[in-house]
Parts: sequence; C-alpha cells; structure tokens
Amino acid sequence: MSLRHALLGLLADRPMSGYQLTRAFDGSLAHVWSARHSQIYPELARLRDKGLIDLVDEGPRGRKTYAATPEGIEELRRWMLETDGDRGGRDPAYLRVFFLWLLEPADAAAYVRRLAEHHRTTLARYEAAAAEGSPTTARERAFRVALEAGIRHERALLDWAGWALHELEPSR
Amino acid sequence: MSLRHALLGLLADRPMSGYQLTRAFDGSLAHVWSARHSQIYPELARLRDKGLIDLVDEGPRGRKTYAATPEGIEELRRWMLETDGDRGGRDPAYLRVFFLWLLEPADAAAYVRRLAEHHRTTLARYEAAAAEGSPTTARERAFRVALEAGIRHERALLDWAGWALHELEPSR
DNA sequence: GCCTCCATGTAATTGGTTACATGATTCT
DNA sequence: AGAATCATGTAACCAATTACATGGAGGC
Repeated sequence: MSLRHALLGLLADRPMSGYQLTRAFDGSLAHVWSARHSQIYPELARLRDKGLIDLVDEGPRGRKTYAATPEGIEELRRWMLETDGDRGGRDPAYLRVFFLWLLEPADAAAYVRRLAEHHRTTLARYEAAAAEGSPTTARERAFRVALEAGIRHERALLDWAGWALHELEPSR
Repeated sequence: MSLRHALLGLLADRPMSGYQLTRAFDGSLAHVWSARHSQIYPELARLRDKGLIDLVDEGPRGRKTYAATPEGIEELRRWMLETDGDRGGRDPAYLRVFFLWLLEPADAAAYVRRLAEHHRTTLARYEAAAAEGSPTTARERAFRVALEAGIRHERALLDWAGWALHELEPSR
C-alpha cells in the first residue's frame, strides 16, 4: 500500500495538513504517485489510529496538522527496503503508443506531437526547479536526486518523440 | 478504463484467448499495463456483451479465442484520441527515491544499485528484442517505436542511477 | 455581500489483487 | 503415474475515483 508510505514520507519531512498533502500530490510527486483528498483523509485517520502519525496542531477552518511519529518513520524505513511486490508501472499514455498502428498516420503523428509537448513543458518545469539554489541538507540533496530522475526521464522521452515522428513518416 | 482498451488493442492485432492475453501482460506490455486473469476473464465477458469483441473459436481445455469487432476497433480509436483524464503514472520504485534521505547512506546506495541492476537487465532484454529482425508491417513498426521508448527510458534511468550513486556519497 | 480558496469529511461505485476452485492436456 | 502447463472462472477484499455535502476565512 504505497499511499500510506507516501503520506508518511511527506510527514517525515515536516508536519502537514490533509489539504497540504493533497496539494503535494499535484506537485512534484504527481508523476510517481497521486491521490485525491477523499482517499487521503480516511487514510490519515487510519495512520493516526495505528500511532504512525500524530495530530500536532489544530488551526482555523478545522485545519488538522499531522506529523510522523518515530514508529511511523520506522515503518517507512521498513517499506523502503522491502522492494519485492512492486508491480510494473502503469502508463496509459505509453500504452497507447503500442496501438498507434491503428490510427491514420496523421493522427498518430499528432498524438506523438502532443506527448512531446507534454514532455517539453514538464522538463522545463523540472529544470527550473533544479536551477534554483543548491541543496544543502540531506533531505534537499535527496530531493534533487529524485528531481534529476524526472529530468532525465522527460528528456529521454522528448528525444524519443522526435525520433518517433521521423520513424512513423508514411513515406518511410 | 484502460484495461478494456489494452485488451481491445491486443485483440485488434490478432485473436487471442484470455490465457494468452494474461501472458501478454507479463511480457512486453508489463511496464505500461498489467492485469491478472481474474480481472481479464470478466472483462472479456463484458466486452463480448457490448459487441466489442467476438468469440471466434473454442479449443481444447475450454479455450476461448476472441477477436476485436469493427465496433471494438472503433471504440479503441476513439480512446486513442481522447487523452484527457490520463492521470499521472504511478511508480513505487521512484516514490521511494524521494524518501532516500531517511535511510542510512549505505542503505540508500544499495537501493539505487538495485534499481540500476533492474534497469540494466530490462534494457538488455529490450535491446535484444529490438535487434532481432527489422519491422515490415505498420503494426511491427509501431511496436518497434514503442520498444524504443522503453529502451530510452531504461537507458536514461540507468545513467541516472550511476550519477545518483556519485551524488549520494556521504563524503560530498 | 459575493467570490475564491481553504479545509474536511462521507457515500457510492469502479478498478484491481489475492485467494479459492476446478479440470484438461502434454511431457517425461 | 506424476508434474508442469494450459485454461477458465468466482468470491472476498482492498484501493482509488467520482460525487455528494458542508462550512470557515480572507479578499474585494
């Protein structure tokens, strides 16, 4: 169950509310995991029941801020090293690429161009994030390492899209 | 619902049984989508009810072979062009990378080395598949294009792992 | 006063995994 | 005869999305 550990990981860094966690899944974490608030709030309640997180503050508008407990961090560390059971990633965008042959060449090319556009914007966003300030803490350095994976991934697929457009030309 | 369209895409290429489809998800498709037989068989029944696939043959051991109908291919084409609603990919292996700072440096390095090993074997498998014969049909050429995305993805992350190991050295 | 964003929750439904259950064919 | 593989299905459970529902705080 990765959602649980994603929440623990975020809360191990700093205390956050369910609302802030929801927004974290729309940000830098979006390409590796995501979740809606309707899944997050009940999961936070379960994590609290198990003593893996603590309610550390209550603010305006009913805001509840949680932090990971030592037991929570322990559980997260355990999960980090327990790699088997990882199932292959799921990616509808690249599932479609397997079936491009069913489209008219013009539609297939348009699809690949749209993918390229998407990779281009994401890459720019990541590169901008990487450019601002150099990491100092272990946490910041690890984040930079994760970001680099995203950058190389986006760059590789952007290059691929260019190659693919050439390869899919009907004339060839 | 991507499973439905993955099945349609596979059956658009050639008629297959539920068992063969199950194995297809363990093969080249594994890194973009996967499903167990317990999900596939009921879905095939639903697809048949909707007239998107036909039962074209029954063989030994109760084997049932299905093929996509024209309506099925039409539905698949529609899905190919309807890209919104794609949610970000999910990848527990790279979710862990965001939390590497929580591990002892030695454990973090071991984790990255394991990722590298995984990318190395997958890359070798893809490159071997790419090396055998040159594609002739539109279907084969599109498959080669999809394979190339896999190759570049694996290569990029293998390179990343090497860089990350250097970057995570405690001495730095 | 109204709009936007902050903030949390529940209910209904669909998607996906694990476990249960059965049996035929082929190979050795 | 026994093992491996082929082959299909159902049931129970867990994970995730969509829709429903409510209200406070801050800006204009």
